[in-house]
This record gives sequence, structure tokens and C-alpha cells, in this order.
Amino acid sequence: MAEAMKGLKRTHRCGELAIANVGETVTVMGWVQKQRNKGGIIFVDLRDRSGILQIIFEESDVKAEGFAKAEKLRSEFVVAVVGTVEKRAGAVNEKLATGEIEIRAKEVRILSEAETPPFPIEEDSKTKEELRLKYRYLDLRRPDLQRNLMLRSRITTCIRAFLAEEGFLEIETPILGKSTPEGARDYLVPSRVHPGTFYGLPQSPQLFKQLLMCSGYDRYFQIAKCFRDEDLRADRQPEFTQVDMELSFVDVDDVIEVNERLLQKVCKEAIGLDVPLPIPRMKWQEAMERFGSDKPDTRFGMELVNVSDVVYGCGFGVFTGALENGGSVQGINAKGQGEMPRKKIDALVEFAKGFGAKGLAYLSIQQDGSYKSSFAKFMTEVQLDELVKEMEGQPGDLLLFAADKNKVVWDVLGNLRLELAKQMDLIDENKFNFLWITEFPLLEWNEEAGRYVAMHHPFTMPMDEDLPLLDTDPGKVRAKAYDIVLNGTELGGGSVRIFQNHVQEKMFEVLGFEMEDAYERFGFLLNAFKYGVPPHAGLAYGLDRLVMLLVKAESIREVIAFPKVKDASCLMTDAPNVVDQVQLDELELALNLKNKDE
RNA sequence: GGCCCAGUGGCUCAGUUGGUUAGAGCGCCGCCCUGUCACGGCGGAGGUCGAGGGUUCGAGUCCCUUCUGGGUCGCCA
Repeated sequence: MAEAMKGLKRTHRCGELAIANVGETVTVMGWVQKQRNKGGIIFVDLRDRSGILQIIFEESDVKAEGFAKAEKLRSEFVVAVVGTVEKRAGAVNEKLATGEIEIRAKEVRILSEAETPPFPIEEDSKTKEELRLKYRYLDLRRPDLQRNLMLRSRITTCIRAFLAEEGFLEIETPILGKSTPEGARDYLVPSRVHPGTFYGLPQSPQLFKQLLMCSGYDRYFQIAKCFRDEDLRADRQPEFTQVDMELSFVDVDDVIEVNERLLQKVCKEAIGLDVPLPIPRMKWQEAMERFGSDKPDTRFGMELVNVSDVVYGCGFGVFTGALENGGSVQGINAKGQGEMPRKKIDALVEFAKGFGAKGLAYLSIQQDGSYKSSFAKFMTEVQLDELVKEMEGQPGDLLLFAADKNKVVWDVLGNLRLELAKQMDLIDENKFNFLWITEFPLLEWNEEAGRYVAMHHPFTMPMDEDLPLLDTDPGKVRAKAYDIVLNGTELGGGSVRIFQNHVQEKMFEVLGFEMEDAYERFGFLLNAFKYGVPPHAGLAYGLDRLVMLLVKAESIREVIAFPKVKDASCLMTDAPNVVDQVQLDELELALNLKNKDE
């Protein structure tokens, strides 16, 4: 039978007690982790979010009634214990933070009984995620998840304190907004008052924060929920949290400067990590050429080498063909992998094909200096020697080459580099390499659409010196855009925004927007610019990813209290779900389901 | 939408070339135990192998379909 808490007040959390409290009478409350009944003496490990504390029950202290209750205790019962803190008479438990002490119970109340949970509430759970998510409220009792969420809270608290100190205002923007179909799919919310119309949930507060700049709030931030109706990944959820900010009267360096100090403070406070400033910067072009990625993991080398010049005119059609089509031939050197069996190399070739490569050429350098290669017969001895020299190949190395359009070569080798680093165990997990990537291309050619699309978003400012290129060679225009990368993961990104309507209109023109259409969608922003707009810039972080990297979690789900699974449903609540016909009628919506039996 | 991996008692797993009553550890239940902390001792309950269909004398084991979860490509301005 559950008892009332009446008359009791918790004095400490379990983990807050220490040897200094010996002699005090305390009241602790929490969940029974474990009961060990030795007959005339009962030990109970009591757990709350601060840790575990041992309670000792003896009939001489808690009386027959209390001892009888202690005998009844099972895992996950919720109890209140009044007792005195004692130095342990028995052995100290080195594994427990509170291992030197215990509470000698004088009074115990069973506040709630519990059924046996469907899986053990323990650290490093081996239970299938499916089950853990179905019973997420139990999963969240586990110390690792509790630590993650407590750290997440500490991080947001730290961010708020820092930004407030720096003069930022926390302002909320609407969740119910206008659908902007460019880019990711929006979640739609039907309007009851305006049947047939829909709100779109925000993919980011982008336009609103720019309007706040127009309105003079000059430094804004928000810890904002954002939504994207796209497929999930280990680091992607349909709803996620951005730390979003925007600043007026600034340029690239100003945004980077304040954010470096923010990151430094968060890392120090969250995990005691010292981030030396300034954080290194790398231009997009350099990142692509050296690492094949706009979010390079710089914890290891194995950089790309462009060997186009070396193989120019050689007899290997795959190489020369790529060069004739305006592409390149590039390689990476997997040091010491020269002995890799053919089967494993074939697996790498398959891996490469997954990223659009038609194949992968390889050359392994034997210990005696001879070559084993998929393309040796097409090239002369001298050409091969030159290629190996260019790649700084030593006996025992494995050289891998991709030949295609630059974009494909970068993608293939960039990903191959990461895969090999994993296989070769090259990554030092204790390193935290922050890196700014700057000078992104403004536009990207989209084959399907047959037009340029914005790489970042259509409000990104071109670099001043590239402005004239908008008319002549839009693909070459660089943007005042920047990403912050940590260990090969994009943590956040932002840009200086266009604040002059003539530039914005030029941008829309290049993107192939009809001006009418642009005003239809973004008129409120363009109109706002007519009434006096400060130069402004901003940045947004993926908070979930930041926390995930700082706690070294494998998945974003480990730092989100109630995450969704791969198909964007919630195993605990069964959302999304069908609704009553009454609700549909009210919205004047009719379903038109295809391939459904119901 | 494509590809890959997994699905056996409450949990984690084992299950040989398809062959008699499907195993283990932990957990759970009962009894015992005054210093345990991966407590210990004795006893016990509990699964038809994700679902459906097929091959076979016989299927957890082979085939097909399907469901669930994970990873990944596409997608994510």
C-alpha cells in the first residue's frame, strides 16, 4: 500500500551526501535500485538522479513495522527514508561515490510500489532500443541518459547566460507559420478557421529573426524547436533544437568572434574542455581539395592528392576520360594497408560506388617495392613511379584513386577517407577539433531543376568582390557563409544576409524566381527592407548534435528525452495516429489514401 | 523509394549439415541467511522460436511474402 509523504521533507539527494554529513539525520527519497536481504539485516541501494546511496535496515533501528516494509522492497519501489548518516562499519565500496557512508534507517515509507520493469534499469543498457523507446519513461531513469539530459540542461543554461551577458535578447518566434516549399519538406497544420489552408511548421526561424533585426533588436537568440519532414538518420530527427542567433551591424568576423567565445565557454563548463582560440578557419575550396568534404574531420591526415597532371596523357582510359570531361583524378594513401586482401579492397570499391563512383583504381606497394595494381598494365613503369612519388607512397602502402567530375571524386574519396580511418583506427576519440569553413559557394547547379539553387539559403550575401560575377558567372560567386565543424560533423552554420533589395532581387533572378512569386512568398521580408534595414548576420547550431558530440553519444536519440524512430513515429505514444472523423469534418478535410486496406 | 543488419522465455544471447521433451546467464517467485554491495544457499515458474504461407516424413534451422527496429544511399535550400 502506498503511503503518504506527509510530515516528511527531502533534505538531500542521494549523491549529495558524503563523509562530511556523518552524524546528521537526513531524509532521502528515491527508487530502490537493489535490495539485499541478509536475514536480520537488509541493505537497499537507493537511487535518484544524483546517484546511489546505501541504506541499512536493522530491526533495532526501524522497529518491527519498518523492518517488515524493508523486507517487502523490490526494484523501482519509491521510498522515503529517514535515518542517520554513518561511516560504513563494513567495507567501503570503491565503486560508489557515496561508498564510504550509509544511512541507518529509522523510518521508512513506501510511497509507491512497482511492477518488475520490462528491462533492467542500469547503466550501459544492452536492451534493444525498440523496447527502451516504448518504455522511454523507464529508459530515462538510467544514469547515462540522466547524465546526458542533465548536461544538456547545463549547456543551455550556459548558452543563455553567455548570450545574455553579451547583450542578446531571447525572443520567441511563431511555430505556426507559412509553408516555404523550397528545400526540406514542411510539416503542415490545417487551419480550422480557414478551411483548405495550412500553416507550415518552421524549419528554422530564419525570416523572423531577420525581421527582428529590421525592428532594431540588434542581438537576438532563441533556443528554437525546428521541424523537417524528411527521413531520419542517427543524427537527424524530424523535430530538433537550434540555438539560433542574429546580430545587426556586423560582418563575418564579428559573428565568428562571439561564437568562438561561446563555444569555448560551453566546452569548458560542460566537459572541462579547453578550446584554444581562435578556432582555425579553412576556405571551402581548400576543404574540398584536401579532404573532399565541407565538414572535414581533421583528427587524422590521409588527405586527397590531385594527380591529374601526373596521369595526364597516360594510357589508362578511365583516368584520361575523366580529365577530358573536365574532371580530375585524385587519390588517397592508406598508409600500411598494402597487404589488404583483394576481398577487402573489393568492399571498398563497392563502398565507393555507393557514393557515385563508377569504380576505384588501386595500387598497392609491396614490401620489395614492386606494385600490384588494377591499372598497371595501362601505364609505363616511369608513369607508375611518378604517380607513387606524387602520392608519397612507401612500401606497404595502398593507394586508391577516383577519376570523375570533381564533385564525385571529392564525395567518394572524402567518404572513403572516413571509412578507412575507422577501419585503421586512426581517430583519436579524445580530440575535439573545431574548424570554421568559410567562403562557401553561393550557388549550386541543380541538374534536375536545370537551374542554380542556393547552397545555404536565398538570403545569403555574396562576397563583395564576387558581386559582379552574379551576372557573368554565378557558379563562381562565393558567399559570406560559414559553418562550424567539430570532428567532421557540421555543428552549425550561418551567413551574412542580403540587406539591399536590389541584391536580393538579383539573387532571386539568378535562382530563376519570378519576382511576383518571390514577393508572394517572402514579400513581408522584402517590404520590411524598404523601411530601413541594418546589415545583419547570424548563425544557428544544432543543439542536439552539439550535446551528442560532447557526451560522445552514438546517436542523437541519446540526448533527446523523447525521440522518434526511423519512420518519424513515437513508439511510446504511437504518434502520429488517425483522428476522429469529427475532427476531419471540422477541418473540412477528406482523406485520399492510396494502397491502404482501411 | 533502394541496399544492408537484426527479431528465440521478462532481459541478453546459444542453438551444429533441417531430426527425439528448445538451452544458458541475468531477472522473477518461494524458503533460508545480521555487513552485503555482480551478496550467498536450496527449490520453482516461465518460450513453439516476430507474423503468414510454402518445401519436407519432419523446420528456430531452407524458400517466398510481410511486420517491427537499426544503419546507410536518395532526401535533408
